[in-house]
Amino acid sequence: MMDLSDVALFCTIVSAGSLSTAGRQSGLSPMAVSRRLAALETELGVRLVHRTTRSLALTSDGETFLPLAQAMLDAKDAAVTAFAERAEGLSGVLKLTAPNVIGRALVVPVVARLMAANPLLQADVTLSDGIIDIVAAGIDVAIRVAPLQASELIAVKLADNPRMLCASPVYLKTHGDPQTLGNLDNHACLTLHGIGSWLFLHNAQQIARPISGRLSASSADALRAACLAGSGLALLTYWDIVDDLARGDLVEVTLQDADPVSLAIWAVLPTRRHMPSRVRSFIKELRASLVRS
Amino acid sequence: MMDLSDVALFCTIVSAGSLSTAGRQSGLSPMAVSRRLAALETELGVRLVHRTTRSLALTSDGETFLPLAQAMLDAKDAAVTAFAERAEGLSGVLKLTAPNVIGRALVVPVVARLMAANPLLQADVTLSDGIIDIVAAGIDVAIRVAPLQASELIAVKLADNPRMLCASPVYLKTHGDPQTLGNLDNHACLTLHGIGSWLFLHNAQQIARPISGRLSASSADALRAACLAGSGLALLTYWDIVDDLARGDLVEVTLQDADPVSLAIWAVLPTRRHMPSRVRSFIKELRASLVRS
DNA sequence: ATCATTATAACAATAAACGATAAAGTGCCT
DNA sequence: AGGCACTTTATCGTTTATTGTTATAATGAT
Repeated sequence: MMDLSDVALFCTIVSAGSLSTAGRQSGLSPMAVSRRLAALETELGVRLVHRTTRSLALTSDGETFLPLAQAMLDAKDAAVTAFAERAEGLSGVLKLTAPNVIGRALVVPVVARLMAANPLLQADVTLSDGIIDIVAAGIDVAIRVAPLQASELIAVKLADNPRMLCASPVYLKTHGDPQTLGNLDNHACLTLHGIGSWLFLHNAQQIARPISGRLSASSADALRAACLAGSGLALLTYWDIVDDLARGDLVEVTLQDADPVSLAIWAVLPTRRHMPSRVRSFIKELRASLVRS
Repeated sequence: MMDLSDVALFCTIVSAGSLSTAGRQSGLSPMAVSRRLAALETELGVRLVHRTTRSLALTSDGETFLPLAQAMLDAKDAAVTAFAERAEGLSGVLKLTAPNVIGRALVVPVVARLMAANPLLQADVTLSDGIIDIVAAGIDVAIRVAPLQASELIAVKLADNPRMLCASPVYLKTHGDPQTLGNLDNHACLTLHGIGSWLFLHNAQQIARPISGRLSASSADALRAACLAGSGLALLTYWDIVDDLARGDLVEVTLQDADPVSLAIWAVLPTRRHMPSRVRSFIKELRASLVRS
């Protein structure tokens, strides 16, 4: 059918710019290179490179074939490295970035588990709430709560991350449970700097409920701390507070007439041909740990 | 190196469940099948199938290799069909879905152009503002303005789609230009049903400006019509009104102290191994037509 | 237990690949 | 313009690998 060594040779020919040098790089005689290329061309039924004795030029067919050839070789490399990684675990450096809170609570434990299971795996974790150019930083995968900004990236949804109205039990005991959107005015609402309203789903329609409170903070982390301290109601995402909910340090407050608008957790990937298996395993593990219990 | 015919043979062996039947299907002698499989196994250095004389069983290595083998064959098929499609154009049925307004204004023209250039190409366009299960519907690509809901999908950002405050020239002549967020109260703001506020970026922070007006509508299309008719200010997305802006039927209204929060246009794809080239071409064309002029 | 079927080992026949030599062609330099 | 250095490829003889045939061990069903 088709020999991948011919395809690989085609790629080296293109990068070398000459059949002979490609042969020298691959340890083949110029004759052999010429024959292999001719075989590949008859196999495909098209002429891939227009060659004179002194210059090589990709034909338009060759141009279309080159990325496909590289995809084929990538698939093959993925296959052979899969076995090496099966034998001795994942390897390489897993470079990822995540928001502070979710990173600490969710991502780092998953990374730790993965590293324990794969002695050859290294990791490079950047926790940041800012937006990072993951292509420029050479990042394998970014975990995001907001959808991605930059183009030429790919986003995969990992799990829902519903926003929840929550408060500490102590606060609710002293101030009572809010029942409706209207009640919110009688409560201490903790907001992010510059956020003047909370988004709710009310009668299947999205509304922005204006919110005012005495305490506002610059990060979700600070907001959560204030909420734990009983300073009032906060609108936080589920995965930020899942541990607090489990311990009973925070409880969810549900309103009769509205639900907070939901968010989601995303994995943002650079558009590479094939994602390394360490990334694939990481996403799989993270997904598994995100099964809402 | 590695022969793809061996890889293909491995797949047929797995589906056939026997070396001999795989040989009969492929027109090879049982001996040849046995040898090729052995060659592939020594090539990979692992045993792919555990075989007795009467039964075959995939080893765990075989299980890991099978999807990779199919990926390799997919890559090869994509390569060979690429030439056929280069010769006689794209083929197959391009199934896509898009929101009503953007679909009419942007997507359908691109589809039409693609079909004119590719006589063998068929298309199946579903314009809908609702959320469609693109996997169940067998859709190749969905164009969305809001980020995707379902998991197990992949999103690619095509272009920014900034929201713009706009109005008809006649309206602005009679009512004047609003200069700041505060001015908005003196203007007729056209809103979607259930939307009580507009999101702005004010001092680098996102705020929800409460909005009230005498006219609200259920769709962006209706809102646009009202805006064209001079009924007031509307917050519409750039690609919904790009033609109106070009003709001068609508003009953008910029505020000194705030900018509307931007949206984006996304292509949502089912997580297939390889996207068909008709989809790749469509996305490329659509991206090209989305270069904001 | 027997039989039919299967996987594979051994060996011969065949086909394909390879290397060396040679020839033709092209760009560069003088 | 012409020679030179280098490259591509054709030819042919040899080597290598692959295929087919026959045969053998093994396994599940009857």
